[in-house]
Amino acid sequence: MSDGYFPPGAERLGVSVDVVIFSLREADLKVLLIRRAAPPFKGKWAIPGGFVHPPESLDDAALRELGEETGLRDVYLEQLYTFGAPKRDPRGRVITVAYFALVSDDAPARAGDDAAEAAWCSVSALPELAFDHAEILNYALRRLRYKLEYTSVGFDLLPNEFTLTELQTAYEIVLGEKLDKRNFRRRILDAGVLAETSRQREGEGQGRPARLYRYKKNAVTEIKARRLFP
Amino acid sequence: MSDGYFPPGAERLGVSVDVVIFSLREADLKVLLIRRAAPPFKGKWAIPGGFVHPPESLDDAALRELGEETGLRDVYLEQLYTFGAPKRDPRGRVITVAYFALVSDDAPARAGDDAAEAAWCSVSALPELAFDHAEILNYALRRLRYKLEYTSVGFDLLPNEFTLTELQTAYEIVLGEKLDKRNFRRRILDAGVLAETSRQREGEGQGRPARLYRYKKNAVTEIKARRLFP
DNA sequence: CCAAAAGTGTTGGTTTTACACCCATGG
DNA sequence: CCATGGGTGTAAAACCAACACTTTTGG
Repeated sequence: MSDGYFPPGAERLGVSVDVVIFSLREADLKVLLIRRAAPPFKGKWAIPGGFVHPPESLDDAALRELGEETGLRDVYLEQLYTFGAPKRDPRGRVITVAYFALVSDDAPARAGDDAAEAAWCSVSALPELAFDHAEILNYALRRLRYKLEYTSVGFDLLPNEFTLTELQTAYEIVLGEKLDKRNFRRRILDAGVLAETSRQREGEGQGRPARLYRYKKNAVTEIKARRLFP
Repeated sequence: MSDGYFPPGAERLGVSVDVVIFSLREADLKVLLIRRAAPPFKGKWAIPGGFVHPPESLDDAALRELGEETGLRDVYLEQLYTFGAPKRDPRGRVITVAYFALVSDDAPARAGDDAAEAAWCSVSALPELAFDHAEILNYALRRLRYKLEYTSVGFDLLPNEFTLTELQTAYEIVLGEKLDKRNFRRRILDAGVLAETSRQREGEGQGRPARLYRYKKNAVTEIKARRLFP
């Protein structure tokens, strides 16, 4: 650190990133939690996270944490909010920059260094959490639901190719309400963000096979934000 | 700091807050800038901000900075985003939590400690800025415009009592487009967030005097976010 | 041929936009 | 009495919500 001018009164603080990782599994919205292997809050469940290393950006730190817990890199990741109450960490002054990530259900969960255990927990049955992580998680959930209505972030919860019914189910799980099939399809198709493939979902039990779609990345997402699912 | 467990690898970083303070003045959207009195970027214009003191929360630090520059406390203040590129501050590793504030045009601007000068600058004619402050300001402006369309944040740019034309003009300045008078009035009145006072704007030159309104604070702002001004 | 899931249009109600004239006051 | 800004309604278009049957496949 080249801090020739660093003001003497400017104390440095601990800075961590915490990543709320959402995924749809077993027809439920789940979040990846770890059981803390070290104090403070040893044995308690927590959102995965860790301290920012000096040479890396905040986004890089979040990506690193995400990689350590899931092995994934190419997922939706967005900065959420920075939490900085003075007593939020009993070790001293630590602020945390919270992120949220969306991964599809083929992502594994592996325990990182300071975790004894990692598990996907349903957001509707969360254990007691360390630090202010309950607040962070709540905030992330609100933001996810909000974004789902206005943007096309929903695709990031699904694998590359998916059927319209799978997409609708994803929306229904996250929003916690049933949607009308015909209106849903009209809307999503009219929005022009899906490309239809020539392939179909095969070998999925009974019924007529469904066409597979892909999300068009190029789709302009920031036109003049119109609500996608009112 | 009671850091019995503080991990040795966890280096601490400089943490600052920067507050983008918007105000409507001279029929233009302005932002409060200070001219830096000390290195780095001495003599360059910058967004007001400073280091977070260990015992204060981030919000408190932002309020403190706001108070130092404007003497105000009771204004709209919202956390924006945290910027943390490794080289954003030449002194070393400093991340900054950016806030944005809205003040009405009776707010003064006074130079704080580390400012040689403070001035309200039109967002359409900004000088070159220190650090990554141009990026921060851009981000704040996008967020302000966005919020104005969806929420009732616009009232915070006006004094306590205002006429509908003043409110409409505020929206037009920030959004940078003309709005239809009848549709504007219908929308804002139907939204039920205004209380009409029995008073009128007096002594304002010519024409019929306009009724004064107040913003109803209690108004539920988070119903099911419907766009206020499409 | 039966069960299961995919796929597909229409209508009525609501919301949004575009648009032009009369009113109250001060000089 | 005129100039200035305040205040008001309506009609056409776009959008949204509700709703049920036919198609394709596997067993």
